[in-house]
Amino acid sequence: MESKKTTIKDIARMTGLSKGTVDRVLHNREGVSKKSYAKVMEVIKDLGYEPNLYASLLAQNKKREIVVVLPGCEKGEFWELVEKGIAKSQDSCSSLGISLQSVHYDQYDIESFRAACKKVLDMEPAGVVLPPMFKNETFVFVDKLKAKEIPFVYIDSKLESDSYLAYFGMPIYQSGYLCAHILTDEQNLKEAAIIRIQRDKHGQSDPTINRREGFIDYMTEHFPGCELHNVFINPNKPKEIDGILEHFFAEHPGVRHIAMFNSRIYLITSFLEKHPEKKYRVVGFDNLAANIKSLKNGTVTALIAQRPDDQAVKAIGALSDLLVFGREPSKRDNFMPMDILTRFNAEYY
Amino acid sequence: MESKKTTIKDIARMTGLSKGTVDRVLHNREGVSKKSYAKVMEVIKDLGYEPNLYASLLAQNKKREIVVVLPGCEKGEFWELVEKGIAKSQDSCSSLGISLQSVHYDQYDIESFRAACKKVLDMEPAGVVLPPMFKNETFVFVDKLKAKEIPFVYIDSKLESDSYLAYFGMPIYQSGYLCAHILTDEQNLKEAAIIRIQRDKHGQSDPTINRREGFIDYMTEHFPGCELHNVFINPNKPKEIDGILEHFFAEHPGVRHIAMFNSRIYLITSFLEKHPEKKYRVVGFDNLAANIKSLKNGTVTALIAQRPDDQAVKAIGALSDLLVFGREPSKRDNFMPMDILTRFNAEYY
DNA sequence: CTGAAAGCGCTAACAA
DNA sequence: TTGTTAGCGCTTTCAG
Repeated sequence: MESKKTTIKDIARMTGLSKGTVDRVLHNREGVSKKSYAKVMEVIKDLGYEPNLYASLLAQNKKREIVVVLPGCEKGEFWELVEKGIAKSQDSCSSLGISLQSVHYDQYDIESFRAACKKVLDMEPAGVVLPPMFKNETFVFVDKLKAKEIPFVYIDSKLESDSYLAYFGMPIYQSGYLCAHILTDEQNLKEAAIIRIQRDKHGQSDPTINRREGFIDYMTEHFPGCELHNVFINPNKPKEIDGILEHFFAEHPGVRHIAMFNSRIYLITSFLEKHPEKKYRVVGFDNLAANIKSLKNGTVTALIAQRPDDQAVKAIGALSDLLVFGREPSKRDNFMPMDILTRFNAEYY
Repeated sequence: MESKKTTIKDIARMTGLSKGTVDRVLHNREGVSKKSYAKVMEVIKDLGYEPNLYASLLAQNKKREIVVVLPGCEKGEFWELVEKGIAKSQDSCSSLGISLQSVHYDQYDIESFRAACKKVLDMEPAGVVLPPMFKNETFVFVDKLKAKEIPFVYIDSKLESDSYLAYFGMPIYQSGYLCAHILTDEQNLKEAAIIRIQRDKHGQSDPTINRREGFIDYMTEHFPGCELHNVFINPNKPKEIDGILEHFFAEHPGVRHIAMFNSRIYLITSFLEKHPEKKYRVVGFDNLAANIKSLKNGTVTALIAQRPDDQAVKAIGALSDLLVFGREPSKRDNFMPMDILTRFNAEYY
């Protein structure tokens, strides 16, 4: 039968000091005699005092702001899943006196990213969450954050440096490795196709490079004889895609295995649906609504998903832990599970 | 630029009423004139008032208790994973003024379960979480809970009735279906083995029955010609297991596919490891440490896991939502994702 | 039906 | 170096 929790009042009474002094030692504030300090510490040990966080928050009555810097996106695109995580975090944040803001930019326009960074710096937030889309610009940005002592957390992928507070994302290389494992299902393959996005990139970092490496390494290790074809499509010219694929697969009738390393496997499902008899084995990434649809109707064999919403939730959580409790994350690099979705388990995610 | 949050004080001022009255309408307490009620409601709408939960909790200064009734277990067994979820919930609960208790019983001893139930009832908890291990006894127990108006949440599996607050668990039938899908990988099969536990059950409900149904249905729908062998082993006589399996597989050399519907696939890995050349395809359930080990070394092909820790976390969350916020769960039956673990993604779970 | 006032546990500004 | 005091936003008596 544990009686009521002990409070600073109890400690004050027990030590013969005042609440004020107890508070001072609790927070390691200066201006406390060694004697008083020791006395308070002892009683704390004895009674097993635990502060009432919310009374503390109430009394502090502080407002802070965390901002998430993200590519803006259309409905159904990858970043929308991250937005969901932000939405989920609103509640717990606001009860901790933290407000959550998103700042968006155009992922294909580096200038818009620069503008977004400037805006964020002007907001003087207490913490920042971001995926490092433009490598060099991100370095510039986080250096400024560091100078202002604003902690930041990477999601989705990370840039090596010692200044980030934490990272939450998929183990990217391994996700490519896993992709190959699922695609081949340990059956020996002679050929496989990798569908790639043809994009002009203006200094963007491309996380799918790592993933592709993982994939290729798996193939080289397990099926060294397997020939990997790269097929390029352009998402901005959707009407051309089917033609490109028809052409490729006509020329390579032996190819029955298809992988794609970004979230846009939905771009090729129109083609796939025209050739059900081919029974292509198709593995893609990320649980976008359009991808899930094709998974369920059997066009896509499997998707590897990475819980982008959880990434956001945890990134924000790491920051609020730091801001409110002063608690550093226990791990800097936090790899999310890679969920394997098939038509028979997709609907439960 | 949003100014500070609006508080009941603001509302009191705006309506010309007192904080007390505002509080009364906020909580639908009786004794408020229609006029005052309407006035307050209007201002609330206008200003978009949101209560400060923690100020409220602070003022209420109430203590409540949630108890989880679970089979006690050895290290490495299934229920230990649930315990982890309970541990995870401790923090958030205690900050909401809720204390969490576990009460254990012997899952093979119905008397111990009865005793546990009695103990729980004597504790007069504010809420209860439990897996329905003994069907009839559970009905008896939850009836008593209902009589005392103590809300309860099922985890792991559920019993049909209208009195449970919520259920968090795997979609059990579908997990069997999924298991068959993974086991066959859409390759036509002639034979497969189902390894089953031979147990004297004393009124225990067996959730694997449903799972087996799902499995069998998948097989009947997709590979009607496939012969399914049942092989029984006894976990209490581990030394016999290898012999039984040797015998069975000697007699059925065509069987290369093995499924098991409970969490104890680790029981057969000793046998499997003796026959790596057979390349058995083996699918089991649950991310026990021993199972994961065999997954990683390639003995087991895949595991289907159900996040038992999350089940506990969410069950407890549903209860605290009710107790603290008065919020009913948005869904009663909550199916957890079925995670497909392979040797290449297991370590990230 | 309503208002006033005390207090939840903690913080912070001001005195001493 | 320490104590006192006035809140933070809300609940809960107790009067009226």
